[in-house]
This record gives sequence, structure tokens and C-alpha cells, in this order.
Amino acid sequence: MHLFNSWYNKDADKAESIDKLVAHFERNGSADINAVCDEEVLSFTADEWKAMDLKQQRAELLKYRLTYLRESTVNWCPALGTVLANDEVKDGFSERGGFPVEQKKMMQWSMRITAYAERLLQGLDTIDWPEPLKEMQRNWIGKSTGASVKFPIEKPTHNSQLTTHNIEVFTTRVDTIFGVTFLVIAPEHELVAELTTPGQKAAIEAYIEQTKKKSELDRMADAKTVSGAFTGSYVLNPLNNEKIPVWIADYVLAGYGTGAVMGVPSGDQRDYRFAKHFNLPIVPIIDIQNIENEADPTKEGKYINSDFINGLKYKEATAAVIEKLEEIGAGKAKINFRMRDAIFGRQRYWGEPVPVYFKDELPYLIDEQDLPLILPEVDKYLPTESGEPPLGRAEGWAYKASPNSIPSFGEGGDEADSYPYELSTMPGWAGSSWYWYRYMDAHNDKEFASKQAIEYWRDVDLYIGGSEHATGHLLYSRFWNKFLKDMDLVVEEEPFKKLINQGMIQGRSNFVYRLIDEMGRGTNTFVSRGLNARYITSPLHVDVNIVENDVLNISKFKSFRPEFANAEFILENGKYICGVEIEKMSKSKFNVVNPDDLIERYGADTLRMYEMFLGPLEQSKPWNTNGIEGVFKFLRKFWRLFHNEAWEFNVRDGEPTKAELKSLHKIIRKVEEDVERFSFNTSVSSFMIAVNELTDLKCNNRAVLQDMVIILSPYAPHICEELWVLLGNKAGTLSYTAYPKFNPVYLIEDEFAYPISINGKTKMNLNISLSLEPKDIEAFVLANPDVQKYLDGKSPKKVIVVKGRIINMVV
RNA sequence: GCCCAGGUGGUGGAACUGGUAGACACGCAGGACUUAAAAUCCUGUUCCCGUCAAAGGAGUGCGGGUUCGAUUCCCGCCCUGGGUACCA
Repeated sequence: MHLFNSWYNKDADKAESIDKLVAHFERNGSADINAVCDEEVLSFTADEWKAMDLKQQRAELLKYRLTYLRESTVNWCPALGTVLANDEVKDGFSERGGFPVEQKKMMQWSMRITAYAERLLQGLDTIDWPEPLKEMQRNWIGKSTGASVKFPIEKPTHNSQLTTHNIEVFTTRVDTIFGVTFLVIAPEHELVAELTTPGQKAAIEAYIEQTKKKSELDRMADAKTVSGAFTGSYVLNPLNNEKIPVWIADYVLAGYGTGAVMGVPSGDQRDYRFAKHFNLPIVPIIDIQNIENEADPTKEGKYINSDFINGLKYKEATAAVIEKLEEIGAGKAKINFRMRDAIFGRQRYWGEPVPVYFKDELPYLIDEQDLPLILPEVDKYLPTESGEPPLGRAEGWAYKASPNSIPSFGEGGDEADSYPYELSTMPGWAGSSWYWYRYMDAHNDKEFASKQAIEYWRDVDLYIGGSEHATGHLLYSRFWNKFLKDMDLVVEEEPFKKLINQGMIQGRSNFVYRLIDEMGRGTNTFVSRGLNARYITSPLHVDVNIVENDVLNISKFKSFRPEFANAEFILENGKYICGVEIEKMSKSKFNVVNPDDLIERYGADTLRMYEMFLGPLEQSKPWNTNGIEGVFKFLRKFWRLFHNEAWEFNVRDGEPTKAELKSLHKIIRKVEEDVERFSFNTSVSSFMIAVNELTDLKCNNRAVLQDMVIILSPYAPHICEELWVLLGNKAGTLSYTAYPKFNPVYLIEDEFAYPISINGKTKMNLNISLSLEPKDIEAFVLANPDVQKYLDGKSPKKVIVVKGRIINMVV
């Protein structure tokens, strides 16, 4: 509701309540308002505003709201009756079901995330996130700094009543404006029809027809072919009045910038190829430019053929051109973002209903006291026959007028006693963009979280999640958080201080290969992997639980599914070998492994530690249980430290030995460091080293072992809790016990086994006192007979001594 | 194409700031204990050459560079995974 009732004030650089905007309109009209809003907002005076009826005012305000209705092109899948996100569409077909998807214009709720583009970009520098993830967000936001330039349309003879007199382009290289030899607008550009001369009409219409047929995929795949058509019209270069032809071509996208580009073939490769293909002039504009075979986008050198910027360098030229354009009102410096506003609606059943009803086709929020709005019951979770979303099936899905809650609209025809609700539901990110605040105060039924709770918890210290959310959830969450901050509802600008991308444990899928007959139909015969190349087959996922070492258990396969009961096999060496692929674990891929069996066999502590031991947290890798025995053995060995041969609890009080303390403090330090950098796999190996050492020392000292239990407890909580109680502590207190304090005293060495290397190759080790200084070390080493043997009597050219590290001799 | 991450033994991986490459495990081979098994323990295990051993050589995707010294830094290339898609 806040998001509906707010607008973005660029001067204050924050969202503000819509009431504030209305108050301004009443006072000053639309003057002095610097808002992020739709392009086609009216400008009006205060009097004109007051003269509008409520409906007109509402319609106007809708163009300013952070949540607004907009006609947008969506991926519409008729078979599923729903709109799909780009990543749910694969090659023009829905990923789910494989139905055809078409482009369709629809009125959709959108959110003005673009208002926050700059803040979303800047904020990235303040958070501790993985650099690749930040990079993905930066690319997605896609800030580019340049200029917009208006090219006046040369008065066409065929059409004296132009609705616009300029074509506006966006460019990042306004300095190349004197190299413009043509202008290209997108085939969907609104001026195409007006600009097309009667003589070119057929060619332009044919081209548009051809583009329409191409799916987005074809347009992408076709990036190499040059195509386009001349409109017959011209624009003038605003700086020198040169006549420039206007073309349409599908390499210009309607959705980015202004849907029009200035063609500078000498500096842009796409423009270059376009000019070559259609025989348009290519004018060099920089003295060092080499445009023999391709465009040269250099920023070095000095300008030529460029009027008043001739002789200038890139920076000065850009500034000079922008200044001139501003002076004559033909352009200005501009920042463009690639990011689009986000659609905030789904034509599905399962989602929060939008608390909006419609009156005279304009949306209104329902009264707060009528919340929550509960999903109505429907007979089927499917779109209606007429293509409306599933909520269109709900009977009486309309806002019931009660005298207080429906505002008087100041116009006739208010008699209706109910108004239809919005039929779309909210998308997944409506909930995922703020849920962590709810965790701060989960039982609060008055507000989303109390002020005190938010003041106390503030933000998320550590967020562990996948990078697949980079341009979705993680961007929307930052957007909403910034909005909530603007509304003074939360205290931090960024929601997630530190973020780590954990790797995904993947599944190892197995396949059988079904033989395809001449008619292209699947048979009930399956070909072993090695012979697969000789037949036409189609791969089929098979349950990994009936495959061992890639060999299919044929009898289990026959009962895997009823239709396989009579399956036949083409074997190799008497075995059926399955195909293998590493993929995401998924039920439909039959590659899910269930941890229950492992827990049954080894216990939860072993499984937990093994998962950590597997490798770095950030790394994705297929699941395999090859090394689990090692962790299991380690835990048994740890347990044995506390027990004698007869498995009786047996620890000794008293002073620990020096060696025991050394092992203990080594691990105290190591685990402390590892936890800091989330390197759990290396802590597990360190635990193994410590336990091996303590076993060799036959350590059963109470003080040492008790500290070991504390350190290990986050890794293997069950066994540690058990030992904690055996050691005589109160049950349940282990997790509240402080981490042991590291004391470097126990690790001080007086000797070090220096590696002696010759020309960087290690030859031997030599024990040398650490108190010795490099000069003395050198003398000591050179006096050593073994070293002399390596030196073969000669004296080294140079001896490098790095104290406590290495000795290297150059010969 | 562009952006990002990565490439180390038979396997998972370690080496954090340029300083003994392969820690710790798995696997494998051999052995001890045992009637036998389980469990446990010991020895070996990067590759090549070498009868053991010693000694030597090569070696962190490939080619080059910087350095006394490079898995680590720089340049070029190859491959794998992820992202993005004609963004003016």
C-alpha cells in the first residue's frame, strides 16, 4: 500500500508520500516537480489541477506512483494461460510443458525500480558481497553515461502534419556526431509510419512484416546478417544541418534508450557493417582512425572533419559538443539505464491478492481496515475460458461498498454497491523482498515488525544464498529495503551486509537409451551406453538407486515402472552401462540422494562434518560419499581419546603436557581463523590432525579434551554434547560456553627446519635456531658438509635468507 | 561476442600476504592382529629413470615473461562452468 501511495522525488532522492505530491500540485501545479514518472505526464498549473475532476486527477497520479499500471509486452503462453518470465521461456517455448509462447501487450502492475537505479548501483560499494555477484547487478542495472540528441526532421513533402519534429537518439559517443551518416530507428518506433514516404512504403512494410515473423531468438541468432530499409525521409544534423537519411533496422531495439540511434560507421562496428551493406558513406572523424576493414572506436587522437571540435581531444570534444547542443536546445547530457521497471503481477492463483479494486477503470486501494484480503475459493486453479486469471473464477470477487470505506468520487453513478477486485495476484518477490524483517518480530500482529525490534536487529549480518538470485530476489530486496528506509520504516539502507554464494551440491544422473524405430517412435528396447552411437536412441533419466557404478540393475529396472516390465536390452559385455551427467538434484531427474540412509549408518554428526569436509563452501560439485568413511573414523577416534580399551570413560585430571598444549592451541587458532573466512573444510582437516597428534600422545587430559569438545561442538554437536556431560558438565550448557582463548606462548618454537634450496629447488632441510640472525644462518649453512656436497666446492653467487621461512642459494 | 569464476595426483581437496607443491582424507598396494570377519593399527602411494636404496629429472591447462624463488604476479592462448545477449 505504501508502494502504491508513493512517488519518487529526484530532488530529495527518495520516495515520498503521494499526499505530498498532491499538496504540491494544489499549490504550484506540476512546475518544480522533479519526479521519476511516466514520460507522458501532463504539465499543468495549480488552477488546472483543481479544475480536473477526481478521475482525471487519479489518472494523472497513477503516472507518478511507484506501483502503477502500464501496458507492457509480456511472454504470454496461451496453453498455460499465464505470463512467463524471460527465463521461463526457452527457444520460444515454455520451459514447463513446452508450449508455444507469444508476445502480447497487457495492462500490468509494475514497480518503479528504475527510480532506485543509481542508489542500487552506489549501494553495491557499501556491502560485502562477492564481486561477481555485484558485477552481475551492475551489468543488469546497466548505467551508461552519454547524451540525448534531437535530430530535427526535414519537412517531408508527403506529410505536412508531423506530430513530432525531432527524432531523439541516445549515444555514449556524442563526440562522434560529425561522423553521423544515417539514422536508424527500431521497426517498432512510433514515427515509422509518419516518416515513410509513399515511394518507400512497400519496402518498409515488407521489412516490418519480416521482422515481426522473426522470434526474438531468430533476431539474436541473426546478429550477423545485416538488414534494414530506408524510410525515404531525412533528418538534419543539429550541429551542421547536414541531411541524414533515416532507416529502420532490427538491430536497434525499441526497448532501450529512445529506440533510435545515430549511425556513426567509422566508430561503431554495427553501424560500419550497416553502412557497407547499404552503401552509405563512412566518414573518418579522428586523425589516427583506421577504418579500412572495420570501425575504430578509439578515443585517442584528434578530431577531423568535425567542425568546431577539429583538433580537440576526446574529453574536451565531448564537453564542447554537449555545451553546444544544450545552448541550441538540441540535446543534453544524459544517463541511461538498461534496467526496466519490474512487473508486479502474475496471472496465477497462488499469490497474495492485490488489495485494489477498480472503479471507472481506475485502481483504488481498499481501506486498511478491510485487510487482510484473503484468496477466494475457485473451482479450478486455471484461467477462465475468456483468458482471465484464475481469480476471475471466484464468485463475488469484488469490494463491497460500505459507506465509510468507499470514498465519494464526486461524480454520478456511485450507486453500485460493489467494485471488482484486481484479478492478478502478486509475484513471488512480493514476499521474498522483505521477509527477514518479519523474522525480527515474528509474533507481532500489529505491524510488520516493531520499531524496537528493527532498531535492535537492523539488518542481516550474513546471507547465504545462490547467485541465481543476483538479478531477481537480491535486487528486488535491495529496492524494497531502500523504499522502506525512505518511508522511515527501517533503519538500514542495505538489507544484507555480507553475502556468500554457497555452491550447489549437484546430483549425478544416470540415463538409459531408448531405441527409436524407423517411424520415430520410442520402443521398449534399451541400448547400453557404449553401443549407443550405432543406434538412434533417446536418453531417459533412470533412478540412480537402481544403478551401481553406472551398471543398471536390470531386474530392478523392470519393476521401476510398469511399462518397463517387458523391456529388452542390448548389452555390452553382458552388462547394461548407463550414461552419466552432472545436474541439479531434482525429483524429475531421479538423481536425488536421501541423507536418511547415511544418517542411519553413520549418524548426523558424520554427515554434517562430511558435508563441510567436501570442499569450499562456495564450490558446486556433485554429491558423492566416497570420503565419508574418513570422517566417521575420525569421530570414533575422537571418542576413543576419552575412553580406554574397554570403552570405559577415562580422563585424567592434572597439568597438560607441553606437547598436548601445543596441539590444542594450534587448533584453537586454526579453527578461529577458518571460521572467520568460512573455510570449514580446512578446519575439519585440522581437527583430524589434532586428534591424530593427541592420539599419538595418548592424551586423556581433562583440560585439553574439554577444550577440544568446545571447539568441535559446532561441527559435531551430538557427540560433543554427549562427551560434555560425561566430563561432568550440565546438559545443554555446551553451546553457551565460551570459545577457548588462544595463547601463542604454547606455539613458540626455538628451532625451525629450514628448507635449503639451490636455484629455487629444495634440496634438504636443516634445523637452525630461530634466534639466529640471517648473517649467522648463512655462515652456519655454508659450514654444513651436506650443503657443501651440493655446492660442489664452489661458493654460491648469492645467498637469500628469509628468517623463519627459507634459505635459497644461487649458483 | 562480452562479463565473471575456475583448471593442482587415480578421487575430494590443501598450500591464507611470492618462500619446502600435493596437508587432511578417500581409493589402491602390501603387512600386523584374528580360526575367520568386522574393528583397529603399521608401511607405501605425483610422474619418469633407476634391481632395493641412494642419486637424478619433470611437474599445478598450454606458451612466454618478471623474480634469488611463481599454483600464487604480468602478457597471450586453450578448455570447463555460470551470467548476459545486437544496450547505441
